[in-house]
Amino acid sequence: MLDLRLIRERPDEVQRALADKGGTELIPEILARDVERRRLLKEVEDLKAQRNVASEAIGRAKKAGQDAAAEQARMREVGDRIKALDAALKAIDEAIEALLVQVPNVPHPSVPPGKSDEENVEVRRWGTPRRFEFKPKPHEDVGGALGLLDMDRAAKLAKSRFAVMWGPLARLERAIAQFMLDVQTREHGYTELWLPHLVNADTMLRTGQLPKFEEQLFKTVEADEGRTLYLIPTSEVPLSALHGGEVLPESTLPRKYTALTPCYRREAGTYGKDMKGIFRNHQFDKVELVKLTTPARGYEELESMVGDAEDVLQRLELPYRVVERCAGDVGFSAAKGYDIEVWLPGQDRYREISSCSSYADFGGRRADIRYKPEGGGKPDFVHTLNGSGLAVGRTLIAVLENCQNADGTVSIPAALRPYVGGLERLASSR
RNA sequence: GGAGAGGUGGCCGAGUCGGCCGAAGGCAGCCGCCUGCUAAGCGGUUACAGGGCCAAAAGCUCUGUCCAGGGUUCGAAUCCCUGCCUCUCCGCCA
Repeated sequence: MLDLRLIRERPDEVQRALADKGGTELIPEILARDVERRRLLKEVEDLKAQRNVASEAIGRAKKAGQDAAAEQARMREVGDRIKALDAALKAIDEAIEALLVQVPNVPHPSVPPGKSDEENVEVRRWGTPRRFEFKPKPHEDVGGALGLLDMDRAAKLAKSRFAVMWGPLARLERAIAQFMLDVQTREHGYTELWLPHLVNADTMLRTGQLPKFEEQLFKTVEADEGRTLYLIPTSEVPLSALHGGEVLPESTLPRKYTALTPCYRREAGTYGKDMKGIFRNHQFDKVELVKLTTPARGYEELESMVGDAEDVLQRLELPYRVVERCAGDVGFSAAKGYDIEVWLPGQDRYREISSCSSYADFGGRRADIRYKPEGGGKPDFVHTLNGSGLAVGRTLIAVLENCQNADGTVSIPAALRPYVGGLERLASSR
């Protein structure tokens, strides 16, 4: 959520910054409502001040044994008026809020211009895609041929876009997750958290998932008809709402959190897209990275977060490239962001495996997370950042495709072997 | 699931039969003073949000905030209702 004051004081600047992202049409209406709101606020506050003075006088009069009935009657009318104005004010506040949450974040000045992902800018490449002496297969074929990736039974158990993994493949999935957590906690200083996988509507609102992305969420019905809980689409949700409503001492920043959770997504509107295998499933594991930091360090923390994610791929020796998203593709809440795309020989192209974004103060304001500056002074909103470090399922895909052998087996990257009991290759177990 | 108790400022804790309570007192923090050092002592000070005045900052002023949302009342931290959360006891249970 943008700062209303920013829109009020520098509307032209905001409009210009949002040229590629949209939402500019909302600005004039917000401004109009804001003027109306302040007019109402002034009126009702003046009445309240009047009432406070009068009530005090009534109290004194009564104590002195005098009659104050006339004044009380007058104040009863003022009270009714206040009640009506308060209701009007509440309505207008809600209207402004509803508009404000539709306005996307303004991109950082360094973000390249552009409307769509076609105008994203490649920043660097790492590693060289391997040259195969045979035609590399897509991961669903590699895993399927080994009898380890079982999409049919998953569909029977649930529906399409779910997976069952057998034996060593299941273990490899677990190994990759453990490996990533170890890298992020031991090497990069993130604190690991274990989190709820179901969260309430308030948490979804704080993190901007609701109301905008409701159709992407699985929601549950509680037995006692209690409040609706939603399955998290990423652990970014509980992780970034964790400190909602808090004021953190600056000395404790930056906070660096990581968590391994399953992610549940409806994938509505993606029919026919990436239907094969586990590339785009309703359930997948992800190791998430979240940082809370001061505005001053916000953008250097973004760079280092990208590095933290890249490190995992380097240790696994998987080729990738880093792409900076242009203004039109940077995402609703983000001010700046990078995608890391891993090379998938089965698809013969780079595909997203991590996305790292800075929300600047946009997310902090919406979630209401502030910090208390070291030398005193007013609390200010933190910068929030998040990134995948990495998506486990997609990493598994990358291993299956990049490390496949002519005989159908898959060599397990050296870094993962300690996590699979020294196993060197995936072979058919049936 | 049953029965009770409770949610006050950074923390502890007081708030009489509703009125001068943004809230006593203590602790902690900050600024001075004092003091060979330390400790103690003395004085002052320390919440957040929003609005108005002001070119702006400073400053002044108003409104709101004692878990949240409603209600009663001229007036609510104090009374009533609902929700959320915490604690104790019993039962059940992975």
